[in-house]
Amino acid sequence: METVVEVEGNDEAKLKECGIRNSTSSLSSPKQISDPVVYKLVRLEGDGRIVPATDDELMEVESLLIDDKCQMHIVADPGQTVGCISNEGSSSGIAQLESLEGLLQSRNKEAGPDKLNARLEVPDNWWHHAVIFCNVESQLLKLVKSSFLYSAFEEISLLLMLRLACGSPYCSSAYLIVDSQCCDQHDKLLHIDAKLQCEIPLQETVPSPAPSLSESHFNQSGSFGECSHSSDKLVAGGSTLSVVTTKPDFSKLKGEICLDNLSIKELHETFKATFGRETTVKDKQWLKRRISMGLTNSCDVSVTSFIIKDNKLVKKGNEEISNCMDGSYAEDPPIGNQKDLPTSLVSQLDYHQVVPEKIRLENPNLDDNSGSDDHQTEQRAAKRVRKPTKRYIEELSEVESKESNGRLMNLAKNPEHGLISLKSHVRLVRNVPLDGRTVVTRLDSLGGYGIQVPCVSRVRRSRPRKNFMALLKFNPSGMGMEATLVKKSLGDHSFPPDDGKESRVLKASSTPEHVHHQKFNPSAMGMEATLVKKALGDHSFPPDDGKESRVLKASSTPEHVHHKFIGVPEKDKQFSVMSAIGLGHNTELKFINSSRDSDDNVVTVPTPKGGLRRKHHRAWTLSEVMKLVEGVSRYGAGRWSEIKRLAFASYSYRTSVDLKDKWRNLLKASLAQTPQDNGMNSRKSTGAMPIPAPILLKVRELAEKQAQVLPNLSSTKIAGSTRKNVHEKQTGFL
DNA sequence: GTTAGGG
DNA sequence: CCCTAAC
Repeated sequence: METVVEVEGNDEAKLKECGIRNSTSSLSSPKQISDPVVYKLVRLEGDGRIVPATDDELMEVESLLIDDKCQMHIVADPGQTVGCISNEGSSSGIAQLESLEGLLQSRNKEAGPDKLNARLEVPDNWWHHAVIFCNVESQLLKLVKSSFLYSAFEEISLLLMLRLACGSPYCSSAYLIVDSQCCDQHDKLLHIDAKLQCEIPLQETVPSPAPSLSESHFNQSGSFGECSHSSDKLVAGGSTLSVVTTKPDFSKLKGEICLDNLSIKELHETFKATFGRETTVKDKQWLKRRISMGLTNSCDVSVTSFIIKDNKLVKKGNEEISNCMDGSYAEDPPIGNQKDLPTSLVSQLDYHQVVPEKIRLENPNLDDNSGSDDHQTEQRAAKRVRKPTKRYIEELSEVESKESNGRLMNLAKNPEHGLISLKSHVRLVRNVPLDGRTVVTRLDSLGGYGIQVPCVSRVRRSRPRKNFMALLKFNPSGMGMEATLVKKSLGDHSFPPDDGKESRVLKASSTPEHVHHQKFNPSAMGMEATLVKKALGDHSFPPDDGKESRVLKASSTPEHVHHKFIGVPEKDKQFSVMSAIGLGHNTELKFINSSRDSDDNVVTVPTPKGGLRRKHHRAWTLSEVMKLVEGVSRYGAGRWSEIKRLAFASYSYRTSVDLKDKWRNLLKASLAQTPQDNGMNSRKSTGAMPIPAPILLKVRELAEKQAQVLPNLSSTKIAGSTRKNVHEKQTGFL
């Protein structure tokens, strides 16, 4: 079966159809290909035309590639000119692609400058993703277009990048073939007839310096011929595109897996087993989501006896209770349904983001889990419910906005879902209320470009972060001056008074997220802000009205890197990209410790390894631990401030939170250890002081005691009175 | 301001 | 240890 899909046209449905059809059928494939996802870099014009991405955009992708430490190949027909992405620049690539090891077949070698039809043969048993740069009325948007279910764009390994051109030197586009969740079982090939209109040299393809691509597989030659040659060698040398990926190994997923209980490391393993490749993502939530999605969508799973339920991968046989789950994830639907309700495959978390309202309305049963969730509340009564953090929401909404754009594309292209023209959709994009969440947009003026950013996700409502320093974790070599300046400013201005409340001023986190939503404190950070502003090209820095500059996002997540710095002038973009890369590689700036170092707890520690984590860590002594245990036994776990005041009065450096944390750790330790030996806590040689078993035992006892007492609601009164007593005692002391 | 929990 | 939502 051959399905021709036009990128330009109403292809979404087709793609989706194909994907689904083939995940449920078992068509044999002409070729075995392990890299099932195709990324295409195009720009969507306001009138709906799709034009190839510019070099600038490509560059971002390249930086992404670097960041992801992925290998990159350029493959081209020897006879054709090949755009070479090299250290020198990604520029002038006019590439016409002939073949790619049977993966791609360019059918229109002779295509005129107006049109290029590149026929791609790719396995259709895959998830389709497309990255689209969308330029709508000078509003540069980025879309992640997911034509098949949810697209978790972040974690993909880019394997391949091809550049196509249509004869015009101003025209090029990129096809990225990325390895992703490969369902290699039936590699039926799908033909994509990608019609690219290359007519308008919208932007001059100015040769632009590209970030170093030392890892990639091409030479730095300047001439096309050489490039072509080298890349040709690549192909001829038989280095097919398999490369990075290993196959998913579901044999590692034996029995029942509850993702919620897994550590990051375990999640990583599961991830690997699921997707056949490693990930470096540390975000548990993401990993869980990803894995469960991967599993849910994976034909490997669907053909095996596993199903996904409630964050668990369980054997079908074991699974009888079907409806009374806590409902984090939708059940794997009957196969037959898939075509009609593709989204039912999606985890519920994402379901609301993906499924158009209409579909949901028409299929209310899909909403089972979110509707009457009495059992949910039951389960949650035990623990305090934490709503997702703002950061999470923000990031989610960011992804969502991308998704929504993709969805809208779908809508526009799919007569079933919407009849409005693409154009109007694109224009409305973020003003469409999605699932009750109104996504508003505002137009930021960045670098002279209009960039539409979702307000809702960018506003930081609480106090501005103080860890702006993270912003300066730039490549030291490149950013020496800024670093120095900041240093200076730290020393001279000796930091904002800061209500005197916050003693730990130097909050520089190693986690990208922190940088991510950075906002400058206008009063204190004037200098730095100026600097960055300057670095950004002095282009109308957004007023410090509580909205932040989105340009300053920095993250090691490829996606983030990718989505950054659009609209930043070339020179600065270069810088920005470099910065991002620097971040991604844990380039760290050696901070000098704040001058307050001595007086209190403000110490920043450039950690030997991963990065820059300032901790004023004070190891817990045994006596402290004992005191804590005693305090807990006396006042009860949870009364941390009491314990702090009464038992730790002299330990000024131990906050109640510290106590709480320590107790938590003790608890963990005690639970982890007791089943086994009773010797000295046989933990790994963490360097941490081993906690004597007796203490752990006591911890355990206390914990059990607490556990027995607390669930009883009637005890709250007792607890209340005790607290009162404590308070009285306390006042007596004072 | 404290506490619970996630990271 | 840090952060932040919930209380």
